[in-house]
Amino acid sequence: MDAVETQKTADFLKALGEFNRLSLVYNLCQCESSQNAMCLCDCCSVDASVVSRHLKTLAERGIVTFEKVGREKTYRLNREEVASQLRELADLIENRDCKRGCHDD
Amino acid sequence: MDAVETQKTADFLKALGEFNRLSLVYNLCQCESSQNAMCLCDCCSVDASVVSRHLKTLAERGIVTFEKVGREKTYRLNREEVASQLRELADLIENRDCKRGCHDD
DNA sequence: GAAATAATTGCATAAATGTGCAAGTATGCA
DNA sequence: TGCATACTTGCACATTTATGCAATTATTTC
Repeated sequence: MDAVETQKTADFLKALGEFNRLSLVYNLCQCESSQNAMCLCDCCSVDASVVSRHLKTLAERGIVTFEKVGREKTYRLNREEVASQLRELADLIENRDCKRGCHDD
Repeated sequence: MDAVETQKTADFLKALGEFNRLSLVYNLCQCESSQNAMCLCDCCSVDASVVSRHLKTLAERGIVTFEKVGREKTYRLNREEVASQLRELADLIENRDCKRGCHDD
């Protein structure tokens, strides 16, 4: 496993691994349409600036996508991409064929 | 989504979302048998005490399991459990049926 | 143009986190 | 009994991170 790839995966998981960010993801998960940031504020009891920063983090990791509509910015969850990244990791972890030079017998 | 459950999931993802810990997981992933901590040290260029702490974190989140054999402690990856937690999250994220009172039309 | 709304950014701050080193504990072995 | 090995723990430290508030930018509306 390449170090760059490992770091990328770690960053992706770290982005999801924070309470308020995961709450935002869950919230977006329950919406069919894009939601603006103010609407998303409702799900966390933090300042709007904090939500703004968390959404930026999620966007940087490809977890959400945004679109600017007038003065609003609407976000949607990248369902397929996130799900497939998680499944890829799950498959890797379950796969016993990728053995290397461990201290196995 | 219950806050306690959300926090648990976030903690799980955060445990995986750190470079050295993820490296340890990948390393264990490639081993059929349990590996002791010293062997696992090889995969990260950090002090043994750091590896010890990371393994403790992973164990606390149920990602690895350990067994004490003499003065050694051997670790194995909880493949099925970790994989199924990741898949559960993937399913949740892809599932559009769980809509709530968003600002959807 | 002025006021209102949506969102971002700068700054300060507190807390969490990762790390190394040195010392400590526990076990095995000669 | 004494020494080596395997691991953990205490401490210090630097960095990152999450947060709130105030100010700023951008856009809409009156």
